[in-house]
Amino acid sequence: MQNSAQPLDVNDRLLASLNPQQHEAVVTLDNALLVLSGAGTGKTKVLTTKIAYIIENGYAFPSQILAVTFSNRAAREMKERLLRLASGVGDVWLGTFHSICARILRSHSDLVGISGNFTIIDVDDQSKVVGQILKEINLDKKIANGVVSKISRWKDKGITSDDARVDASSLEGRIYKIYQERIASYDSVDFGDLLLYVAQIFRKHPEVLQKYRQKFRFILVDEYQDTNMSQYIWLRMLSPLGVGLCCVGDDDQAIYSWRGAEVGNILRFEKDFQNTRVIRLEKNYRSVGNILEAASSLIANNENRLGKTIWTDGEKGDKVLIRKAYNGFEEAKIVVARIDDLCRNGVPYGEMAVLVRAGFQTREFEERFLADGIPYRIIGGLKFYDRQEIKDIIAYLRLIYQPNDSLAFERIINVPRRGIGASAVAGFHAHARRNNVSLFQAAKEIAANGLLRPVLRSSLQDFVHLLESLRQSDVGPADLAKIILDKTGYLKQLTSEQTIEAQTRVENIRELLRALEDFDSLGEFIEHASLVVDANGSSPQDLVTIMTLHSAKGAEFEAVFLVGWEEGVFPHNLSLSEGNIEEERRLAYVGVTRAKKYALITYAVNRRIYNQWQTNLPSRFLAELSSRHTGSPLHPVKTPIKE
DNA sequence: TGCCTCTCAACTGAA
DNA sequence: TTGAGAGGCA
Repeated sequence: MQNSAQPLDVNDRLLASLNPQQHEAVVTLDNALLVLSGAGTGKTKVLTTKIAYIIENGYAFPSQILAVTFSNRAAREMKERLLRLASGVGDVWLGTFHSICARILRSHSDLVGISGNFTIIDVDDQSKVVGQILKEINLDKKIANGVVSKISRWKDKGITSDDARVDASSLEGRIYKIYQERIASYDSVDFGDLLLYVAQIFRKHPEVLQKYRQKFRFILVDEYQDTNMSQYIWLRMLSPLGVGLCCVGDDDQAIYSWRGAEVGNILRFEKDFQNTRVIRLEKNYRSVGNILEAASSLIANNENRLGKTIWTDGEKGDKVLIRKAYNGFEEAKIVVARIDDLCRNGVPYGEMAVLVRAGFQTREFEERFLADGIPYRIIGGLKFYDRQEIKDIIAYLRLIYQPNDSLAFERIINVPRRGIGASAVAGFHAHARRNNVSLFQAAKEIAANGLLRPVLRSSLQDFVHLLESLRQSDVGPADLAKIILDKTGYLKQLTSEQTIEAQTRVENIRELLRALEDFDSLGEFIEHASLVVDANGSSPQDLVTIMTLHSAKGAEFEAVFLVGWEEGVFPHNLSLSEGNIEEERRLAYVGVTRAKKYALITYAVNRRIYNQWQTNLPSRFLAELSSRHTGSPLHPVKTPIKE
């Protein structure tokens, strides 16, 4: 029997299908390596092959490799592909920045004064906390979202609330401080904190940092162009010299400046680390010539770029189609007609995607698809874990897991209705503040000795007893949820409603219960729910995908429908007023380059936004696509439009 | 005091 | 179209 574990054989197998640049990127291990990887040039292949190469050749154990991505989807895909390439890859630290940081923070949370079972709060909760604070100082809650994003921007830059760069006399600066103390008292952290706390631990406890530096022999970073300052600081601490560091990115696909990403990080790479290698991947394996060149002509209008020319030696293929619609309704019909067309030509639904600029645009397509019987799925939009009933149940679980989680308490204290309204909750707040205890503790104390109306008092006591008994019990997360649904009457109330909406909610809850079965501990589940927002994983079914351009990054389809290319919609008004047209253009570039063979761009002359009809000009990006590669109105869809 | 209904304003992108 | 807040009723 031949021993296939011989290094040479292994490398033959791993490296055989790589082009020279990819090959070089995989085997370069000593330098700080930047791989500038254009759309569709095989960067995931490089990353996964590199990890397999390191493992199979014994340069490091799997557990000594850290691979960071931005989205859960990217992490999942990498994991799947890795499993096919090498064994033992389960021990690789592979995940999003946030999940990796959560993992590190769990082990060292005492060093920053929070408990090991801290909860991770989302933007919603952040707004609630800031809203509370605003109310306390008699200001309008309406500005809460603005303050939250200001605080988040500070965090993205690595600026903590006591940093000198925060103007402590400004409103936002003051709120930042209070906010930070408040959520710490809830044993909660927000997304930004995950990075900040870990950086803080690394800074103040060199021995901990040293441990991780030694541990991670190789660090691979996906989508480096979208790292923010805080992530950059974190990375530099782990790999100060860049030895064993490999960052992959494409400045033309930087689309997250709004959440603090700094393209500067990728542009500065060569200066940051000595002995840097930069490898460009420019050969595209995804799209046909016309699509690629149309995309290139578009992105060439950006001035701020490193500059890359992606090319293909494949066929020229179809041109990019551009169609004008009278309104959004007709636009959806055009897309459906084209879907039918392609379907007849053997393109499966699963290989088609409608890419929208903003979430609200999905509705029109959803309705049309339902009416015309086109099977579809929506990615993004209202996420599973964002649904009211799911958040309610999770809030119960959070409160069981972490009694200090006052946000969870407030969410469910009167859900389902148990007669404990706003004024009672205000009383809890006052008591909690006075005695420096959590809301739950305050409620418990008030139930025990407060002057409450008997009805209120007994329902409050029931609530407290239920939660305390559940905290003592040792049943699994799924059973815990079942008990809650039963004892609180939550499910009963829903089923008695007899509406379609309530019916879907019940189904969602069933789905949640099913998901809960996969977890042994409550903590594990809660972390999953806060970090992995998209519960709808890769579905094997044959469905047309509807999603935003942002979530499309990294995906690819035979056919892509780029809709709503109008001034104000795309480029979006808010981006225009921010003067961020180049980022919108990169978003368009990302969109076009998702298509392997077919791309259709549509725009509507009239569009109803909320209740008003407005007339928009065609997007400027349409004129920027080279006409040699587009089949604008001359090239209509052959199929008659369905009525 | 809590709950229900009506009115009015908002609304990019995501871990 | 939806969600939050105000105001009126039980």
